[in-house]
Amino acid sequence: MSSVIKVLLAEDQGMMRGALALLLGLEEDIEIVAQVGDGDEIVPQALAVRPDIALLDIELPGRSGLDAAADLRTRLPECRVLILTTFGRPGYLRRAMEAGASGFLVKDGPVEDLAAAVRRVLAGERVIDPALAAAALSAGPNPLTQRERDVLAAAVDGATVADIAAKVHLSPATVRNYLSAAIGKTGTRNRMEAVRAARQNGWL
Amino acid sequence: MSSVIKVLLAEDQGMMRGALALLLGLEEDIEIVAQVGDGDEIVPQALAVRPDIALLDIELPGRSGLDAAADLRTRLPECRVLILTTFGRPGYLRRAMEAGASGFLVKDGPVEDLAAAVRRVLAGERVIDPALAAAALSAGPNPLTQRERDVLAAAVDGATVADIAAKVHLSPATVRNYLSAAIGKTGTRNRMEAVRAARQNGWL
DNA sequence: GGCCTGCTGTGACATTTGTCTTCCCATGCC
DNA sequence: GGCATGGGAAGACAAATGTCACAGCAGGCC
Repeated sequence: MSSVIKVLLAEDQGMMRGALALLLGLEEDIEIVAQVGDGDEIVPQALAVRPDIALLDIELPGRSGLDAAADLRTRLPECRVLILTTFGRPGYLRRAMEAGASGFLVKDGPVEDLAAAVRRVLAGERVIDPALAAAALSAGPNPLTQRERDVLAAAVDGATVADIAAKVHLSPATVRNYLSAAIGKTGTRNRMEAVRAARQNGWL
Repeated sequence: MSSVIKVLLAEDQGMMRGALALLLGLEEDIEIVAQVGDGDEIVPQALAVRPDIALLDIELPGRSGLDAAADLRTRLPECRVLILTTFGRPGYLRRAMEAGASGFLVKDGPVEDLAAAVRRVLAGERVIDPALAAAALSAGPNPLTQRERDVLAAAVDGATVADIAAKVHLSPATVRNYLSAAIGKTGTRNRMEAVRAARQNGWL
């Protein structure tokens, strides 16, 4: 391995971002060429600096890291994507794979894993926690339809049926139907539990 | 300053904990003498290694970092406490001060702040983000009574009135009364919004 | 063409939730 | 003693929520 690995790092928490950048910078074969704290900056920055690998958090201000990953796949196909997230949710992993990510790492693990994962991804490997992969397979695909997700997502902060109806441009009666369907499919008793369950599985 | 600053680090996210430990370890005058990922281990570890300062996250498995801080105040008074948290919630800051913390840092800021804050706390200063202090003062104290907090906390995951009543050993009618009071005091429209608001302010 | 699925909408119904008023009882304060 | 305060509880009522059955319409599949 002769040349240095160029890394783009997207992470919203300043202290985490700075710490990871410093740590990876200590490795001789790794160089951080861009740091962003907002999902909307990922693609423009990547196009500007052309990194070998993008290290993306999922939950960011602006666009989600998963959306950005899908975009990078088409706009900068030579750039690998390694998702780095707090939550090892089955649905997240599934969506990451569909978005063309080469790896999926949870922030719970030891720091040493990170540089190792970067190198393995660059070597062409797929890096995925085996336990998480098993969970994603056993959990099955997302049972919620697009509309059900929309409505449930609009219900997160305690919005009333009328609020949700206005937000998604549907009749209040229809909103209640979708909520009822989502509650049924998630096996829960009310929308609050349904939201919890959907979040837990990475279905939103 | 002749001797080295001994630091105990409590943080649940493995990667964050490792990264912070490595970073602080790079400073010549700082040594990490203990790392814990569980709130229940803070006090025992502190008593064992007797650090000069404890760097505590608030939201941990086991005991909250705030509870541990209050305990350290009495069990190991010579140990300063610096709270390091994701969420700059007014209620958290207030409770941290009441628990005898010497500083309150949010994880959003740059990493350089951390070592600086540690040194300043050890020098006897109080380290608090001025904007956050202002917010905490303007927000006023927690308006919720103990019971209202209990009931609201039991309502977080979509529990029904009956569930909550069973959990806190109250009559369902009383639970509804408290929920109504909490909704009124938070200026919200339903329990879901009330829970959000209370969380936001660090009142739970 | 038939069949299924998904999206949108209604109306009716039972249940849950939120609000208000009232009550009892203990505590503490003057 | 007199009196406010706060926790706990009940009942009554209106509003919101969850369920169900049904219906029209589009698209995809065999």
